Amino acid sequence: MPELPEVETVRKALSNLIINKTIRDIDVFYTKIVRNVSVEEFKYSLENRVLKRIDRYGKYLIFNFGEVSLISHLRMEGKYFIKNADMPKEKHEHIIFYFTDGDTLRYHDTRKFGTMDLIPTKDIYIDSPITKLGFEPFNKELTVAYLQKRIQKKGTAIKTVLLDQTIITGLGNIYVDEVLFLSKLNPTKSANTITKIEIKAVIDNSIKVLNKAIKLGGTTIRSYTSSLGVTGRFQNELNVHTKKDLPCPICNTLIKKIKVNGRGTYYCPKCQQ
DNA sequence: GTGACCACCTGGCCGC
DNA sequence: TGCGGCCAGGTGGTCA
Repeated sequence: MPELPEVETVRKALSNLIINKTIRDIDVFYTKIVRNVSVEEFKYSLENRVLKRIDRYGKYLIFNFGEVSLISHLRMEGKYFIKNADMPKEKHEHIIFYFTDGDTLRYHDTRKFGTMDLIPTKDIYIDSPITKLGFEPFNKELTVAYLQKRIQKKGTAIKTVLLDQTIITGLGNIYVDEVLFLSKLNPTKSANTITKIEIKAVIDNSIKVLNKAIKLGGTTIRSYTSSLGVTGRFQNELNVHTKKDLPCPICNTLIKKIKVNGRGTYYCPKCQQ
């Protein structure tokens, strides 16, 4: 499932391939992916526009077409492929953007969870899905004081809080498990009992884990593989996630798998007490 | 404001 | 072999 590093990998790959291309036509085969406007408006607003650049905030991709931007969330299994227009449509390709040069950008999503919103570019940070998001771990405004203030009334598990994108954006199930392992925090510990030192460790380790994952192209795991021939290598660096019943890399205690708020959660019962 | 739960969706896996 | 049921999980909505 794409988290911040995977989305950044996709952003870089797409930027190298489709910037400055002009959209000639769009086919939408599964209309629910387009959320905030009708399919007709979606097509009308984007056709004949030139893709200026691709940005990212948290797990969202922002395709900037000048006056309007397309905000895309890949959710569980969304992927983009670039193919020639004469290639046949494959199963699970739900939206196809046709460029004037004969290439196409194809949105592929096995589970149809992904979303696209069309937003006036001037409103991206005022009125869009991005508006609600918290700071990315790299943001200097994500301080110990900020995080302490946001979690001091949270009686839920620290893992649940770190998955809340309105507090910190970019961490998903895989990386939260890794961050908590490096921070020696039990994923079920109540967020409002976390000390300042532990909060500092969470922030530092979030930056460390995400930077390393971005450098390695993200994580290729389970059903999710990246598009465009890009395969992440961070799965080789995982300490606990998917390591149930395997020895902890630090103390050799067997890694446990539990559920935290319905999410599969891996941790070392000795290192993360 | 907070927390718990559910829906969305399909492929893979497991047990019968 | 075929079938049914469960699981995976990010986000948004609903309800208490």
